[in-house]
Amino acid sequence: METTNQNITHTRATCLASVKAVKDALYVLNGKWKLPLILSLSEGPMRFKDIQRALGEITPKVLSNELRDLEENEFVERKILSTKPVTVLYEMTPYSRSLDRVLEELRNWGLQHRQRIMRKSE
Amino acid sequence: METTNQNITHTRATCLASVKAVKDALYVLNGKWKLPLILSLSEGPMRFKDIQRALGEITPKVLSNELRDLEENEFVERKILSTKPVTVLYEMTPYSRSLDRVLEELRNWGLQHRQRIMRKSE
DNA sequence: GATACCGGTTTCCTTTAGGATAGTGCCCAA
DNA sequence: TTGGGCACTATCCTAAAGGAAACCGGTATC
Repeated sequence: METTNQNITHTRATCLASVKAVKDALYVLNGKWKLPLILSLSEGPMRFKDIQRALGEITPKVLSNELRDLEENEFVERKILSTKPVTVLYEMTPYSRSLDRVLEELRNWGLQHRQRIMRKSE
Repeated sequence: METTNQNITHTRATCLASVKAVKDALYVLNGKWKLPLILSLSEGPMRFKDIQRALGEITPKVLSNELRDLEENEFVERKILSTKPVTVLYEMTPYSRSLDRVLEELRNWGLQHRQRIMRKSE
């Protein structure tokens, strides 16, 4: 059947494109910390130590690396305020706002996944 | 101000919970291949070699490991059909359907991210 | 009988992520 | 002046992720 074949071809092609898109996304968002870090900035700018606390035991070296990486990819902006002792603030860029929906879905999924795991372990 | 403090506290707390939820999610979905693999099964069951082709040069060892892992976490079911030569099919479970929205958002983001990168490299 | 595809496994290896620990320069408060 | 917080950097190290290559038994095809 022509229709069926076309449909199969169509879904095959779009499926491959989708797989590629997800791989593209993961390429920049990989690792344990990037998404949680971006999320933690979504309520407003934060300082280094505060991010560290919010993420729960990330070492300063790793955090520093992640921040640098995110800065290079324009997800995060580093701002230095000339206060009494200088204050360094990390802030989301408009571009990282484009991740809001991804983070929202991931958060929701994480919440229900934890519940499922809890239920199973009883 | 009390209201302000309460608001801050509230968003702090929910923010921490959200960070935790995202970390929970990433804990099971980590790595280069799991999400693309689940996505590639979303159009229907696939055989080992077909998945391999769909993901674009994943080695059989790695694919085998990922499938085993996803099976243990109940994202994927392995079905053996007793055809002339046996056919092995990998299929999404109902539970992995709960990732549909996450995958959809990640795919959309990946698509627009690629466009952005393309635009910038011109 | 040779070749090829399927569904993997085995072995070996390199790279990377990520953590532990220590230390730096600066400022402030007691 | 001693102790502590901030914002990091530097060094070292391990474990895990992931890839390359070879191989395996079974079946089908030419």
